[in-house]
Amino acid sequence: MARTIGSNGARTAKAIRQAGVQLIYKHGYEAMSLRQLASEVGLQSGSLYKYFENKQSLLFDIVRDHMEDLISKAEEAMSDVNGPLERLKAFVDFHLRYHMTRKAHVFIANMEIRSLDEPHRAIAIEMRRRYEHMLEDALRQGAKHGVFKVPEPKVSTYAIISMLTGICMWYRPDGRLSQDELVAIYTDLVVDGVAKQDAAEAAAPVGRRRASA
Amino acid sequence: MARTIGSNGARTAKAIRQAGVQLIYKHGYEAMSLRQLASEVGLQSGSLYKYFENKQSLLFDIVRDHMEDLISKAEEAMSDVNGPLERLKAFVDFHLRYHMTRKAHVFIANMEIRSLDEPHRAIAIEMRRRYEHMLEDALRQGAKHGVFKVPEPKVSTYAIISMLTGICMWYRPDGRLSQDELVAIYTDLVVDGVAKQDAAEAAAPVGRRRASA
DNA sequence: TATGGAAACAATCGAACGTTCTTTTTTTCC
DNA sequence: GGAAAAAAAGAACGTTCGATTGTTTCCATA
Repeated sequence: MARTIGSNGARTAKAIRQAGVQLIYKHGYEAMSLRQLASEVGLQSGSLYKYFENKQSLLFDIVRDHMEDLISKAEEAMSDVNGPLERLKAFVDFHLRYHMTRKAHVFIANMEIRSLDEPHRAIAIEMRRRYEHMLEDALRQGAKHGVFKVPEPKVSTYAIISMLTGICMWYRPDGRLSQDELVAIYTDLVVDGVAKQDAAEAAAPVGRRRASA
Repeated sequence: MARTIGSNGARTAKAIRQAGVQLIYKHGYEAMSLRQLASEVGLQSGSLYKYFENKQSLLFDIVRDHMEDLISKAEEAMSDVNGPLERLKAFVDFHLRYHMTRKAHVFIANMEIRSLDEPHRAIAIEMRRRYEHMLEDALRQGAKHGVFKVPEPKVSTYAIISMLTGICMWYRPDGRLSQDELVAIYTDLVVDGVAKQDAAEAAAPVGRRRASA
């Protein structure tokens, strides 16, 4: 046997990518074997090399494509939003929803950076830094305008992003709470955490959604 | 050659454990080879089996011992603290400092649970659940007494713990900010995020440390 | 000072790893 | 319909893996 009936390069490439993401998400990059990946898409392991240079570049392709998608979609989501508080809320909203729907990709991009060889690792870290700066800039702007109380924008940035990203560790689409409800809860947590309390409410009323239950 | 001069079982066991933690932290459990570990402590790989049953049980021993240590130290840190707000602050303080000083252990316990076979994984998850409940209980108490605004204590618990744990991704002991400064920043973020704003200040004044810089 | 146990070496196992290469089959296109 | 290109099979490679076993050396102690 050799070429399979109905085989198609583009379709196989997509299947490999998807299966690769799922396997790395489940078992980790190092723990995923190419034989495992091959059998998942119905190939022999050697045949995978039609589709990537080596295992390492498969990982990097996944990470790079994801980071580019993340950044461009975030820029799009915030492009028309003005004012630090609104930009902060837009970031929280976008980040949460993106992470709820792309758990596997996000997990890989965050956890498998250490499995990247140089210079791939440096490139991925730089992309992450660019993304983080979108939140950090909003915090700095808010502090400058006296709306936020953030003595250390860098620390707050890391803290907030960690908090939001953590949702992908437990969120399930069929869970009790809807995406909208979760976004509301997290937004309250973040906004109240950084807003200057005497001024925030007056400056731009933050909906105190759902006081209980 | 066979037994080395000055060799001592207890000392070797400790060295294996420490090197194991560092190697798993750096490269991940699956990526760490026993030959690597053995050479780190100056042994042949076969000799390691005097000190553990197999690679899997080495990981579980590390995770279990760490979780037991985490829980007992947390209980100790909060044993004399009364009132939801004070208990929340005590938890934040403890969790941050513990994670700043035990980065490797914490990282392993969080990230390598998926590398544990059953029933080890279930045991580790149950221990983590017990720990999380310490924070969740404080939040529920505060909500019941009208001090906190937490519509979903479970969600807030996950959110806060994610935020706090994230510090081990970037904290360096020789960094610009001291442990005390970082604890103060995070405490402000968390407390302001969950406190019922009109009541919190009056009920128990939260130090608004360092308004800027 | 002889002896039993502790500590580590050294050699080896079969399996699995990432990767390369050649061959075979299917599809596409002129 | 025949040739070129695409897609995949399949065999083999040198390594490395976790694990096992038998042996040698050191040390405490009686």
